[in-house]
Amino acid sequence: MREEDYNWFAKWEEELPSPEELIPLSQSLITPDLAIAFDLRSPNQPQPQTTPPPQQTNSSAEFAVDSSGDEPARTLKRPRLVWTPQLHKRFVDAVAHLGIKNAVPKTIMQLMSVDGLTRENVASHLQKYRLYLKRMQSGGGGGGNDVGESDHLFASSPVPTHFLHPTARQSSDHFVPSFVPIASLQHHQPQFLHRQISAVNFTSHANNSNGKAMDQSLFLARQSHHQQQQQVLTRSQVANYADDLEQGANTVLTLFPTREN
DNA sequence: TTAAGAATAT
DNA sequence: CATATTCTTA
Repeated sequence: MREEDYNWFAKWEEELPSPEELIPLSQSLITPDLAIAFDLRSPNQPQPQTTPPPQQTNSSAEFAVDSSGDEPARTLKRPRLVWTPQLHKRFVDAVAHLGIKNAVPKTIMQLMSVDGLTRENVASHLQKYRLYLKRMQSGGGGGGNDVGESDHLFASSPVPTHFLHPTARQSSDHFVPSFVPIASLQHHQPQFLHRQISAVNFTSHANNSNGKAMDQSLFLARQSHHQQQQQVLTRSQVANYADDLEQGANTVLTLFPTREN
């Protein structure tokens, strides 16, 4: 077998998690608070391979019990957000149903209703996504152009057709407010009810100190398996937003591009 | 080394 | 808000 053969195969293998692993969105989403808890190293947690303890980046100092009280530090440095295929899908859905017109970072963020997600997160992602779309219509039409070399993430979620051509069609407001962007309601919401799903996904991927880093996609694919250890700690709280996700948030996310005009 | 995400600048 | 550039980090 040639090297190329191995290459694409390896990529294939790493790229596509089985549908079973792809579906349970709830499992790959950890709340910041929970992750914080992990960072604080609970005494009873084996945490096999996916634990990169405390680096210098976000030391526990920042997360240390904020004496300010209940406000979970909104101005704190959040860990680098990882755009999982699931999150990206939510993003795409939001944009698709907002229409290009209303698809601005702020509204997208609100519609996604992902706790912990900032406008900057969305803006940055949107910027790259637009570049990706531009790439698609440029190189995609010419024929055998495999644009899927880099943009693994974007390729993971199908691009709604109307993203590609400037057919000013759904520009008018046909967006359906059949749901309420709960994110916009979480002003003075203390502790309950305001958590949709949490996006902060700590990429503590196994990193061999010698420079061999495990592929992130692989990590994502296998993450659900590692959850087991974490669940002992997070089960109750996971249930909180998992329930929210599968029932409440699901309706929020029910919006789908099934609308072909 | 590459690439994703964030920061920053225009 | 969009986009371009640069920086950091996984």
